Amino acid sequence: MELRHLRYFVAVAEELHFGRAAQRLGIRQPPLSQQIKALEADLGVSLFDRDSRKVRLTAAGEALFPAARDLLDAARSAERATRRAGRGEAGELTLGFVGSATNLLLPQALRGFRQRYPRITLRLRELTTTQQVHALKDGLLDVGLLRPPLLGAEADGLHVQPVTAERLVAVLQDDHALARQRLVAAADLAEEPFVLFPRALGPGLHDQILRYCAEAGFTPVVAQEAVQMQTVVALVAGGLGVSFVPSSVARTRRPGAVFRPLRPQTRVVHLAVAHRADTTNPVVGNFISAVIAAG
Amino acid sequence: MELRHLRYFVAVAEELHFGRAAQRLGIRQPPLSQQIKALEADLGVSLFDRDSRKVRLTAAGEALFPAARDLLDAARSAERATRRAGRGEAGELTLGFVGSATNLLLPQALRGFRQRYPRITLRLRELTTTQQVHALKDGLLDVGLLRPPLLGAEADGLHVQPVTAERLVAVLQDDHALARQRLVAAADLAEEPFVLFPRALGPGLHDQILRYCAEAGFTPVVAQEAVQMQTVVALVAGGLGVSFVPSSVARTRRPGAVFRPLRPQTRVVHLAVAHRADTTNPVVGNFISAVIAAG
DNA sequence: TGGGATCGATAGCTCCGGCATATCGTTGCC
DNA sequence: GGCAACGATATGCCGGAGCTATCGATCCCA
Repeated sequence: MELRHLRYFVAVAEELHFGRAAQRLGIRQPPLSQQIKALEADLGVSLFDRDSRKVRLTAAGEALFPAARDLLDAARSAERATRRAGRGEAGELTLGFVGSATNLLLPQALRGFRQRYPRITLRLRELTTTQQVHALKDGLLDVGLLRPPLLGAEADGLHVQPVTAERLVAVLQDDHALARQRLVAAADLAEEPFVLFPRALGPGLHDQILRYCAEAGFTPVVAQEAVQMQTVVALVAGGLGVSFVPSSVARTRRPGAVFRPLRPQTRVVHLAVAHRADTTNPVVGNFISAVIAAG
Repeated sequence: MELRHLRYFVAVAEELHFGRAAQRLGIRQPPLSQQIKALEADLGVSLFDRDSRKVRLTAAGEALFPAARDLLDAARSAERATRRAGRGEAGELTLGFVGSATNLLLPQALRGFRQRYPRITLRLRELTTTQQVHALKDGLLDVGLLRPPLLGAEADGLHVQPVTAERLVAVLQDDHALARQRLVAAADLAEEPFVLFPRALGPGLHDQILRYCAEAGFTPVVAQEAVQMQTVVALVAGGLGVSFVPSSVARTRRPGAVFRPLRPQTRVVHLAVAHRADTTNPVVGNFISAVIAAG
């Protein structure tokens, strides 16, 4: 049995007239009669009672009719769904993101994407940069929003594309002596205890910070570690030390902490979208476009 | 798109290996590759990522895979259901029956039929013989259990087949003078008021009763009409008259009424199964076999 | 590092079958 | 009784589904 047989059968069952059904199908009447006959032979059942005057469904035909319609409908909708999936308009996307992307980039990107592609089911996972790198390579994640740079082998097999660019700023307790200055000189922080995220969470950015300190002539003493940028700020506000965070983190004000531009300026730090270089999932491309539009 | 494409697609998606999938399908690998390619072209979407080393589903392929399986399952079950319907093992049957068939024949026939053909949905309608004749001709009924004979034009286009044979017996109030006799002579009832069903409900049987009375030398005076045989017996028990009923009615004893064989014996009366002569519904034949087995 | 093995794609051929036209046989109707 | 309507049948053509042979790429291993 093929869908052709069902298409022909449904046409005849609806018209109850071979000639008109054939016309509707864009074929001639004899091949239609043949195909119906072939279907009947295949099923071992006669589907129509027909004499030269009228055509009627048999009991078996009555049984097949609704089932055949449903099958054809289901086939059509499967086709549509597949095409949509092929255009990246339907399906699923598992997205990783670092906590600091939730300030601005992630909500804007999600808003744009959901509006344009409402049929995509999004699964969101807050993960560190390092976790995202592994999850991307393991196929657990389709796209990651992370903090480059990725070190050496980390980037193998991944496409990483920067989306935002910002500088690091200093975070100080609000009653800190340096908080009265408009800018903070990095060298002035040499003796301060630091609050920083563990290197393992994002070695690229971590190294970049240490390098910056080194250029300012000191090695920061990490008094306290924290995973989230928000936590870093909270700990600074609590008097546990000072820190550097991307300037976008300063957008969410927190009592007890102040943000100050650094002198010299740090190199720009990015948020980037990453995905496997060998992905063919068109949803990935569509999502990345949305992120770039939001960035 | 044809079911063939889906069958091939599912095989490849399950095996993730064109060679093995082709083997499972009983064809060679090149035509399988061709058909998959044709399906992809038809859908305008690529379904597999494949190099000469490994085969993977694309996002579109992931979308199609479960839908294709479901479609193939649905097609198989539609085939089975159609074949069953063709053998009269599935579908619906609308059955008419006269009240007096419920004594013995109907329950036995239903038990046997439901056991053998559990997938048939039965719709039961208690109707008089005349109503069944019309409903059969109008296609509202597939089969009728009725009381022949059918008069002249009534039988046109119908097949009627007797199932049971019995004699009429007299029904008397239990304190009736004649109730003390083992047999009742018809002529002795000449002056009695009769309880009978209206002629319109079953003219054949009605005429047969009147003819029997005429042969016994009288014309019964109908003092009371009743539609159901059970009601006839109840009215007789209530003292409204005497009557004749098929002997099977005597199986359900009713206080106040007694049943006595008649002399001379009446001609046999039947319960019969009737259906349109032009029906092709195999369920009808199966049901009739069950009725005959029960009769 | 090169040769063999594996695997999907391609080329070229065959043949079945789906569709075409022409015609038949039956039935209902004026 | 002749015509019109309709499905079935006869016959031929052509596309395409499947075959064999082969290619090209990749992986493995000595």
